[in-house]
Amino acid sequence: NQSIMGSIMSTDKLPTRAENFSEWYNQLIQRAELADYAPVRGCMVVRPYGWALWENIQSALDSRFKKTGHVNAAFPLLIPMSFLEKEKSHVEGFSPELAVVTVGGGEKLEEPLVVRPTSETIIGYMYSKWIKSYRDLPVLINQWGNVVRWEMRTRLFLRTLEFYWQEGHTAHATQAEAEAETRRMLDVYTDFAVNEAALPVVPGRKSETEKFAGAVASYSIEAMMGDTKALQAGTSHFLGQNFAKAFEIQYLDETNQLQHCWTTSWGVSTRMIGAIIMTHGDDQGLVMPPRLAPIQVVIVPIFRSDEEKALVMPVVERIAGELEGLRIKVDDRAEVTPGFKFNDWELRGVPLRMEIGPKDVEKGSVALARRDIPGRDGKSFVPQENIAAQVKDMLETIQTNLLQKARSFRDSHMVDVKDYAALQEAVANNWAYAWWCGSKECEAKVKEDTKATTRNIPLEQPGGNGKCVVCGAEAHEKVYFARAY
RNA sequence: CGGGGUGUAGCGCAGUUGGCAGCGCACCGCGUUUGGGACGCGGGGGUCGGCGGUUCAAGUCCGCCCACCCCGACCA
Repeated sequence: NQSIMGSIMSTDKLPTRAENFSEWYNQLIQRAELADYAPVRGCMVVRPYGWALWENIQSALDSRFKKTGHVNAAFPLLIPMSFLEKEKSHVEGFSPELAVVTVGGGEKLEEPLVVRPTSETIIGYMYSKWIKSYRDLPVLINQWGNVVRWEMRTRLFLRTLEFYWQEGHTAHATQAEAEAETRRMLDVYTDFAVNEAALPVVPGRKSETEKFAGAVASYSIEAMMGDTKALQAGTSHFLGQNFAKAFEIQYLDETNQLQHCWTTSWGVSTRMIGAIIMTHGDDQGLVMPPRLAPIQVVIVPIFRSDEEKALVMPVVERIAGELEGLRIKVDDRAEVTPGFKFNDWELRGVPLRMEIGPKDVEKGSVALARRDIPGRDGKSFVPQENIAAQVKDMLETIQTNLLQKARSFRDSHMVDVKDYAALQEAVANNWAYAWWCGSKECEAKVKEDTKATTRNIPLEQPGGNGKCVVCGAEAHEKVYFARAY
């Protein structure tokens, strides 16, 4: 209800994560100016600070895509309705959540157009025109864009009617090559999540019930949020020949035989921003990982008079100049006090704050406050000499520390469960790691009893066999069960 | 779609028995402030969700509609 919202623009403290995690999340996004609600239900406006974060995510991913041989292209937003119907499980999976255009230019359309919920179909159609020979393969295309899915319950960044993402679509001559591509991109996502976003994700294979509509196999990276719930932060799908057959994506091989291609698709969305917020954020607000932070260092000048200002500002400007190459901001607002600025930039998650005042000018020092260590412990005074190197080192330290903190939080909330009672107890506040026979029935029972679903079957397996935690049957894989967003 | 709730200034809310539309924050101006969320004085801002009804008079009473939020089933 609305009374719980509190006064969003005021200087009131955020609700704590322990009090109300979901309210903490919603208010934080708005107060930090990452995003705002649009006039249409379930739609969001990504504000400049949020978009700057997304741009940094995009460039870190995009360079990895380019390094692995992919190129970017753009496919249309509108897709003929009939395209969705060509792949049976695909249409079954997506039809309840389609936005459909039935009128154009004042005329009822001959065939309704759907606003893309994902682009396998339109891209499959185009690939069938472009691919004729084994010499045309592989096709490795990515697109950055937006899609629309008419979700029933929405949350900023995690699940909105429209969201931004990238979707890679590749076509290959052989099954092995397509499977390798699927796994390669999962590795790319894992590398990005761990090394850029400081998210210690678990890469693994989705269960049959959790996999993508139309895929032969789906893989995901799963992240643990600050309330221990799981968030699927990226997916990579092996589509087999399902879409190639539906869209007749065929090529002639070296022996002049007509063959269907093997295709993949993979995506990461603005949901990643939700993962960063809920993994690193604390009761003071956001904590941005330095490598992705829109602002890495904020400099707050401090002075009480025009004389002090004249003393301080030249030093601020000189040091700002020395930090060239880093993403910095000098907060020279005259209308708010330094104390207000400290809280403001902590709310916005800037990893490092530098204070420069008359005492620093006198002593040749600056004050540095680390966002990842709240309070006095995170504050230090360092000499102005060689400031750029010191700042860079500290940003690296913060990046490493965030990953470590997230990893130890995650590890302390993973429980190896041996029996069903232990599983039921564990999933209230943890991820349960257990042997699973792989049956839909056992998965469904856990979901019904506990609301926890299988997250994924981690690529890293202990080996050997065990007994299914639900039914006791022979099991040869371990899986994570968890409540998820 | 089922269950529950809320609509009054940008945000959060009050508005009594039907009788001048208010408060806090935010915003604008001036001044004093500024090393952990400053203060004083002055100001601007309203289709009370919409339509209809009752009444001398409706934010308030009645009817219908709409929107949004929360809880479930679906999902990157």
